[in-house]
Amino acid sequence: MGMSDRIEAFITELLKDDTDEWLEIKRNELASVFGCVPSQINYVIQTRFSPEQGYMVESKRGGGGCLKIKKVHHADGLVEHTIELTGDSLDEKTAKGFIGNLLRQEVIDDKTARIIISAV
Amino acid sequence: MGMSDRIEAFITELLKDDTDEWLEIKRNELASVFGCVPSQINYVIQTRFSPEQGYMVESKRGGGGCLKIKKVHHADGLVEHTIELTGDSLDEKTAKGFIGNLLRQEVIDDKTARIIISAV
DNA sequence: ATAGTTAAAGGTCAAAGAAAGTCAAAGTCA
DNA sequence: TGACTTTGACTTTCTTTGACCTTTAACTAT
Repeated sequence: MGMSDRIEAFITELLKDDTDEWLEIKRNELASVFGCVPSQINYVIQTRFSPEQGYMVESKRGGGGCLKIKKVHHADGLVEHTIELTGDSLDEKTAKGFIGNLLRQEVIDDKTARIIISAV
Repeated sequence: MGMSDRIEAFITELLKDDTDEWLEIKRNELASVFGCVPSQINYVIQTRFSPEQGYMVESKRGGGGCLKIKKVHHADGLVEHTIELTGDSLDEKTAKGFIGNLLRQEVIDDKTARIIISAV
């Protein structure tokens, strides 16, 4: 079992306790606990805790920054469904509709929604 | 949790009591309570109590000056609703209409309205 | 009272510091 | 050999700090 697998197992374990809450971890701390470089934590998250695998991840940089992970039990595949509905492009109004939808179902939070909207 | 987060939490707590009233705080006092420089209070306000996040802030300088913060409860998603109505573009007249609306419902204050109008 | 002065607020801005993110090269392992 | 991992230099974002600026209430001298 490699480094990444052990880190994954560790995080999974932590997530078991924090049922339904955001698990907060410090990237640098975790890295030094496992004796690896910080960016390896990103690798683990990208490969094992992606949305496809049912996780939401948020993060904040700068002083006091951290990573937040949450297991999401979305009332079945709303995100996937949304992605499917979305072809290669969509107009602003439709996009806002979708975002509003995801927001209402709490698949994404308020802040995320605002970020997406401004990106759109 | 960093300094700014703690200051934010503190203010949020105070705001809970002062329902619907202006919360008055002394910038320097608050700064010394938390052991930080005064300008950090401005940082917290700019980043956590902006109009976008649903707050109004006013201040007065000079002797006996202070900061005043108020949570604004916009009568349900008026801003969101406005955004929805707004497509990719809108003409000046319509824009003014919307702004007048938000102003009347006290979602934004007079000064803000004037700023937006001049920006438009 | 009135004008002028002082000191007590709050405001601005940019630099320094603290996390996390990115990306590509190098390493491993089946 | 090809996919998955590990590393680390460099980037971006958020926070903290401090020097300097502006505004205005309070005070003072006439």
